[in-house]
This record gives sequence, structure tokens and C-alpha cells, in this order.
Amino acid sequence: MRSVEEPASGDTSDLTARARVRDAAIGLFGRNGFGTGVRAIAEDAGVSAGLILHHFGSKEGLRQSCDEHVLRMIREYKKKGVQAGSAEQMLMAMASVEESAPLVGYALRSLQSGGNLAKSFIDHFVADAEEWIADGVAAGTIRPSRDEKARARFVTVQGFGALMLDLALNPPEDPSDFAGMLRGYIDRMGLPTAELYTQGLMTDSSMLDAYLMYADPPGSDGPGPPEQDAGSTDAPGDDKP
Amino acid sequence: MRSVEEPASGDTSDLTARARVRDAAIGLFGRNGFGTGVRAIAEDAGVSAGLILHHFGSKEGLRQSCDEHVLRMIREYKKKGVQAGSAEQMLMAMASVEESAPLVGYALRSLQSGGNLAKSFIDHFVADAEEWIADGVAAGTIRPSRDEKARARFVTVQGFGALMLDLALNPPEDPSDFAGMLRGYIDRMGLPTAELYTQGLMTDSSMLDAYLMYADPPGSDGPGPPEQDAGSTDAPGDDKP
DNA sequence: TAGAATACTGAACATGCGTTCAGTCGAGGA
DNA sequence: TCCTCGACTGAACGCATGTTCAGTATTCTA
Repeated sequence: MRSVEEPASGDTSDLTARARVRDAAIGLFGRNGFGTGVRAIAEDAGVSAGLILHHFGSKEGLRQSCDEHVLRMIREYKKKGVQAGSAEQMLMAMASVEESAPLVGYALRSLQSGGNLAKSFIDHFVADAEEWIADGVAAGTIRPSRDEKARARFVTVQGFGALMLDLALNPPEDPSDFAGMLRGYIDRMGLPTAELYTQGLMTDSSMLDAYLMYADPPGSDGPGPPEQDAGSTDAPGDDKP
Repeated sequence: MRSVEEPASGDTSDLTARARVRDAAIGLFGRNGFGTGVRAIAEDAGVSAGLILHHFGSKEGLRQSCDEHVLRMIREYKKKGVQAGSAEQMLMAMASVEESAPLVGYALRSLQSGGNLAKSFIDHFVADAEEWIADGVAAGTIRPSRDEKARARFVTVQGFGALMLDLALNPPEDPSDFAGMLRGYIDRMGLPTAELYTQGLMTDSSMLDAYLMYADPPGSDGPGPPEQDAGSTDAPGDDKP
């Protein structure tokens, strides 16, 4: 139960104070982190601090509204057509538009903190990855995997994780230039990514063989269907003999 | 300046209140994040809050001392022999020893926040990666790259970034069981990692070709030495000669 | 043994936080 | 016209934080 009405579909009628607060919060959270105080957000939105609590109940409620809004906008953005190849490229496209750039910043911060949005965000891109990987496998451009779901999650987490860490290690001078930092990241990592994805790293399969030998009992053999997933179930139980 | 004496080499004589405070801080920072208050640290160390400020000047000073200590211990740990293959495996080894486990937790938190330790930490492992990659290339087990330095940084950032993000997405029930979470991560990601590193993702080199065509002027050809970085110039020049 | 320096405490201070609340303003309905 | 209700403000509350400080205990030095 929030407090009062909910816009429910962020289409029109969005210059209300409530929406201004939400947008200001997304911008400031993205630029300065979630430690940003409600007073700073209120000032940025041109309202009083009390109004924020009046509308959103608490700072946590505001955070939740921001999460929902960002996720909804990103979904809409993707539905609108652009399937710009990799996830980074899609973020890059969003970050290049002044209007949607703050959403990217907020999403990245959210990934770093690992809230609910982070989970949904990643799940969303994992689903995308499963799709384009399956397409690629069907078309013969991507090699099949022993566990497609795990691989889709892996490349997604790997990609966004590298982006996050690179960001944390090389904080940009201008914390609002998300397009610039994405561009810098792609410049730094583009070549190794392309190399690794096309050639791999090793020259023979001894590493993979060793892993398969170690993970599976030596009775069951090679590349079968993806049996179970190794991904979503957090499974603290180890599976060694 | 700090305040008084500095142990300077954490060998012996390390049960002083100062060391107790430092160890308590490392443990609590690692388990609960850097937002942990000085009073909680003081209580955990069995001293008063004032003493922390007396010894370390400020909370930031304490943080810095922790950074230095953790980095020193990790260096010592690695110097002591074990080159346990991948960085994750080495962390896993450290996290399995009760004594050094808190250091791993602190280091991971530090990576997430991106302080000075994070930079040194990554640089350290990047240097390692350059070494074992060069060895592998020389031995013929690893394919050469067009930019070995970039690749070494890439695989390091990619690996730790994925670990961090996976951690943020699947926070463990017991926030002090770093060995358990590392094991969970390896279980989830081991197979896709092995697959990607041995086979790559794509079946042909069109992706890499496209990247090379895009990044380089069409005059210069093929695999040469790691010339310059590709593309932009904003690059807050960090590690180029 | 006398004195000085240091380790250490406990209370207080200043600040910023999220949140509460009494109350004002303005629009809409009876 | 009155009345109600939601938007909205500004001051205050309670709390936790990092930090300061006067004072006490302890240890070292001469």
C-alpha cells in the first residue's frame, strides 16, 4: 500500500509534482548513489521534503517507485524496436538520449547495490540472451552449449559485471555522462571481447575436458541436452562426490 | 599523519588494541559493508569508540589502514607459494582458511565500492594474468591476442566483475561464509566459463572481423603488436607506457 | 621514585538523516 | 456559501553518525 493514487501507466499527465520528485530521485540516485538524502531530492524537484514522504510513504517507497518506473521505461524502450545487438550497445543507445540517460545511470547504480530492480533487470537481459543465443545456434553462427540457460546467464552477468567493476575502478569525472563512460568501457574492452567470443582463449579442449571430468561422474558421457539448469537455483549444496 | 607508532610489518606483536580494532573493522566491513559505524567496531574489538579515533585519526584513516593491511596480507599469501590457477581459486583457498577469510570479504566489498584497494587489487591480479597468459602463449596452450595487456585486464575485470554482480544478485544467507559463496559462484559459472574459454562463442570470425574493420582504418591489416587503444581519446590514461 | 608520555574511557557535541505533524492553501461538490 | 479533501509546507522530533575533549589509568623513561 503506497499512499494515494498510482499513475499505473506512465503515458501522459506526467508533470505532476509526484513525477518531478520521481525523476529528480532517479537522476540524483544515479549520479550520487542511493545515499542521497530526501532533502536534496526535494530541493532538486522544487518541493519540500515532507511532500516526498506524503507521496511515497518513505524513502524506501520512493526507491521502489523509481525501480518500477525505470524497469517499465527500459521495457518500453526495448519494445519500441531497437534490438541493438549486445546489451551494452542498447544501454549505450539509451544513454545517448538525454531524456533516458538518467535511467541508465540509475540502473547501473541499482546493479551495484543489488536490489529488486537489479534482479529483474538481469533476468530481463538473460531472457534476451537466451533468445538471441538460441537464434544464433539455430542459424549456425553460435556454437551450442551443454547448458544453454547457464550460458545465457553467464554471458549476461559477465558482461554487466565487468561494466560495473570497470566503472567502479575508473569513476568518470562527470558522474552524469553515462554515455561517455559506456563508450570508454566499450573502447577498452571491445577488442578482447570480440577476440574471446570468436576464438576463445585456449588452443585445445584440455581445460573443458578437465572441468567435465571433474564435475560429472565418469559414467555419463559428453554433450547431451541441458538436463537441469545450473543457473537460477542458488543451490548452496555442492555437487561433488 | 597517523597518530603514533606504525607496526610497519605485520609479523609479530599483533595482539595490541590497535590490531584488534583493525581486525574487527575488516571483519565487520566485510560482513556488513562500509556503512558500519565506529561504535559497532569498537564494541566488537572490546574497546571504546574514542580509542579508534585516537589510533586512526578518523574513520577514513581506519579504512585506509585496513586497505593497506589487507593488500599486504594478500600479497604475502600469494608470495607464500600457492599459485592456485585462477584468481577465483586463489580467493577460494584464502576464504577456506578461517584466519584469512575476513580478508576476502573485505576485498570483495572493496571491489564493490571501488576505492584505492580495489585499484591495487585489480592491478595486482592483472599483472598475474599477464604473466600466466604470456606463459600459456609461449607454451602454445593459449592463443595470442592482438593486445595482450588489454586482454589480461579484460579477463580479470570480467572475472571479478561477474563474481561481484553474482554476489549482489544472490546475497548469501550467512554473510560471513565467503567460501560458500565463492563455491556457489564457481558451481554456477564453471561450465560456461570452461566452454567459453575453450571454444569461444561464435562459429566464424565475422564478429571479430567486423570489430577490426570498424576500429581500424582499412589500410592496416591483421594481427600486429598492440599499437594504441582503439578509437576514442577521452581515456583517463591509466596504464599506457 | 618522580615525571612525562601514552593508552584508554565516557560523556558530550555537532550534524545529518528519515520521519512526523500541525497547519495553510486551493480547488470541487453540495 | 460552506465544507471537505488532497496537495503542500516548515518546523520539529528522534536517532545514529563521526568526532572532540577532559579526565583517568597505565606504562615507559630518567
